[in-house]
Amino acid sequence: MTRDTTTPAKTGAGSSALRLSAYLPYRLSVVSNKVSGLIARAYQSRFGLTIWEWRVIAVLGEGAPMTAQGVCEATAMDKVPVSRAIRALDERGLVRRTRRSSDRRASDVELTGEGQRIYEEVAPLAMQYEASLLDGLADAERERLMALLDALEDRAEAMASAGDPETSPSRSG
Amino acid sequence: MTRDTTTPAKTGAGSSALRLSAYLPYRLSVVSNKVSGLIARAYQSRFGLTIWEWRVIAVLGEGAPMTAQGVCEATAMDKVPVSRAIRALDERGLVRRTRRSSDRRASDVELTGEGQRIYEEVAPLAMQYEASLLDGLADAERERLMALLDALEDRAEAMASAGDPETSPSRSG
DNA sequence: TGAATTTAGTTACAAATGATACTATCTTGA
DNA sequence: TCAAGATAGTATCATTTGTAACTAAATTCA
Repeated sequence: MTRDTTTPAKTGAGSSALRLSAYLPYRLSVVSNKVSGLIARAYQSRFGLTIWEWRVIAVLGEGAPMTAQGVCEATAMDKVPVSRAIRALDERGLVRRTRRSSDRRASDVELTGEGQRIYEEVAPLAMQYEASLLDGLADAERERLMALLDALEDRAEAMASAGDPETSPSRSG
Repeated sequence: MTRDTTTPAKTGAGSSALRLSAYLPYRLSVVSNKVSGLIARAYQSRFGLTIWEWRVIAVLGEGAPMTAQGVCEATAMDKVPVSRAIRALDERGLVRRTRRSSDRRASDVELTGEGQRIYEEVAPLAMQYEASLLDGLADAERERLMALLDALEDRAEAMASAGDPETSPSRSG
């Protein structure tokens, strides 16, 4: 293990030297890849589902039919992977598409009985994976983690629309 | 914004229904992708560097020459992307490879003067991005976040080698 | 010694992904 | 009512990425 996120490089005012092993975007990427890989392998080997197919099932599992557009919003996925996932699920008979009469460009997508069955099997498994990952953390810490992730996402979105990062970000002068 | 990570679905003993918007692996993936995308665009547009090339530069920037194998370990990257990144950097004249006399399969890789110059320009920028992302968080929270990421990585690795998640993970029976 | 195995790094090929363009349908406004 | 956009969803193509096979060099051990 060559990870060292605790040793301060020169903890003082402002950040100091760059060490990849303690660099947040890098750490986030590595951890996310490991977790995603773990989950992806589980879904793939047991149900033949990709992460994207699984996400679509997860939102449809709540019950209400939804257009592809709705799925995009609920999953933060682009419309292309959503389209591909829905088609694959349709071909496997896990979802059903019904063209809307009011707007014939759009279709309502919903789980079939078989899709529902898979959802009911895979959802608890997903929860178990999450529980195992969070094992040892108090509820408060879990919430703290989620809040931190939310904050990071918000900052990233703000920075994406703003352009370059500020040298003195908190000073609003 | 269709994100809801705070509303408890049924906070009690054990986890309850699955909501994608509060599902840790999903959140981790979304946040990581947004952060990575932000950084990737910055490096690509300013320096024409991919994330992988940038990571290689980051570890070589510490000064000591390193084999590709060493870079793999330091960056948690697979040897194939490392090989590709080093070749691209070599072609751009940002790194230099010298075949080892002791083991002629391996080469020591180090930054050229030009590579060093880019490192010195891009490293502070990287730190600024991180600082902006963490803006508003106290030092203690930053450390807490890093520690949580470490813990998640450890659990994910443990689970990957162990196989399926346990139903009652903390009971060691 | 030298055959069998391991390791460093690269190459080649297949699968996944993303950007763009496209079709069909709907909406708007003259 | 019809031309000019806008939108839902799909298809196409180029790039990226991952897996596996490969080459060359080193190591092991009979």
